[in-house]
Amino acid sequence: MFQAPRGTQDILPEEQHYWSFLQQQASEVARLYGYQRIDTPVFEEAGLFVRTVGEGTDIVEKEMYTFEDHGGGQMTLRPEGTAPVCRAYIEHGMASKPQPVKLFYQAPIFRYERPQAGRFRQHHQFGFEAIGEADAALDVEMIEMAWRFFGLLGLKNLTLQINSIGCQQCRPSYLKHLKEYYVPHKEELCADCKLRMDKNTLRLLDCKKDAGLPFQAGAPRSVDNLCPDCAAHFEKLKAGLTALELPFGINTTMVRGLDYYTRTVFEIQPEEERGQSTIAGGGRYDGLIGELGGQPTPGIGFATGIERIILNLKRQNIEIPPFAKPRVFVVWMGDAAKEAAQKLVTELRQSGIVAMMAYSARSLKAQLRLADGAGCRYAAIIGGDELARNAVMLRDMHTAQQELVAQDQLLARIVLP
RNA sequence: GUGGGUGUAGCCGAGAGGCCUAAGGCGUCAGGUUGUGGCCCUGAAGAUCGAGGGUUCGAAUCCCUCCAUCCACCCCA
Repeated sequence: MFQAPRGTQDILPEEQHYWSFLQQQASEVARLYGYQRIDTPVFEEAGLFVRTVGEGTDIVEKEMYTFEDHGGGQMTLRPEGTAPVCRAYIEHGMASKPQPVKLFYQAPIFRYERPQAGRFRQHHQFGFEAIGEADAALDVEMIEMAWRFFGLLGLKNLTLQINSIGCQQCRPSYLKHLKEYYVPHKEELCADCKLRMDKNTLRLLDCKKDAGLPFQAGAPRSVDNLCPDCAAHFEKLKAGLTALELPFGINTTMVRGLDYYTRTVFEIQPEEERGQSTIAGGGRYDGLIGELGGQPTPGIGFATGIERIILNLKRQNIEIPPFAKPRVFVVWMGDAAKEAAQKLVTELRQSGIVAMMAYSARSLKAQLRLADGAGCRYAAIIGGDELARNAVMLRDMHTAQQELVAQDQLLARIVLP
């Protein structure tokens, strides 16, 4: 038997109302804040991600689905959404549009990871990117937008954490400083951290394994080593969030797993922290467009995992609007009535009424059971008598009242609630 | 990639080497007289007991490998 590949899943009909609801809400948020939809290919040249996400990162090192196509090119299934959007921004000359250019997407994301609850090899993200504006007011708006989105969905007990990890100017000296701090403690660090010292110094900060070590608390913090511009930016961000009364926490050990981030980084997660809990994460990437060969252009964005949102909606027992039920089930008895029934459902559908019928012969009882099971408001029964009079016996499934209705009157009778 | 738990019909789940030609519930289908649903009753279909190998006279039950899933780590959405 074939199974869906590890870490992937079918989105069954019973789940679709969640997806549909989230798409609507995301589109509404995008509309309110002026974001336009963009769709980029499912795969890109591998180099796009290696260059931007960073060679030392887990994503590039061990999680990318990379393959060689028939032309010999190295292609990678999109492991994150920001780099492709930035590639498109450059490729289509969006720098000549009014800035910032605000784009959003819904896209499948592929990472070769070990699956767990809330973590898959193929998952889906909504992402929002605003490119071409460096002011912290945009950072504030973006974080507020993310917060608003979850509020619209009805998710409660979320926490917002922010941090600033500096820019191309101040980061190198900070990293040097950080490394110098850890060198004397090298032997006490875990095996991973010994490697991180050279390859990914920032990550030393949020190592869970070494979190308890006494010298960790005294490690130099990026927020204390910002250049004047970055420091000012961070102050404006905090002031802006405070002015909007967004309850944020500063997490000085939060770094992100992608190299392109600068200055502002943030994450939103449920208070009751379990395993894979982060539902949104993002930050500023002022060097990314330049890294890809465009004119130096600032940008900021975040992405949110759709499967994790649904997981949390379920955990919090939040009701999602179900799809509309069919309006009417046309019940028939006998071949002549069957023909009339098929004609009738066709006409009803042409008028926008959701109508259904049985295709093969079933007892009246069985057909009514089907109507009930499907949640139909009405059953329209056509037997010999009704057929002879061009009528149907219209049964209200809620009240169990029924009356004879001419077939040409049926639409008018059931169209209203 | 590391460590641990789990895997019985579409779903939930009993079952702990021979009483298993595998219980029960949900769901599906058909009936409960002649044209009427939701409750109730009856019946039917549906399982190579995750896959493959092994131990044994005998395996759903024990062992091994693989696959999947869940939890923790790692990382992230």
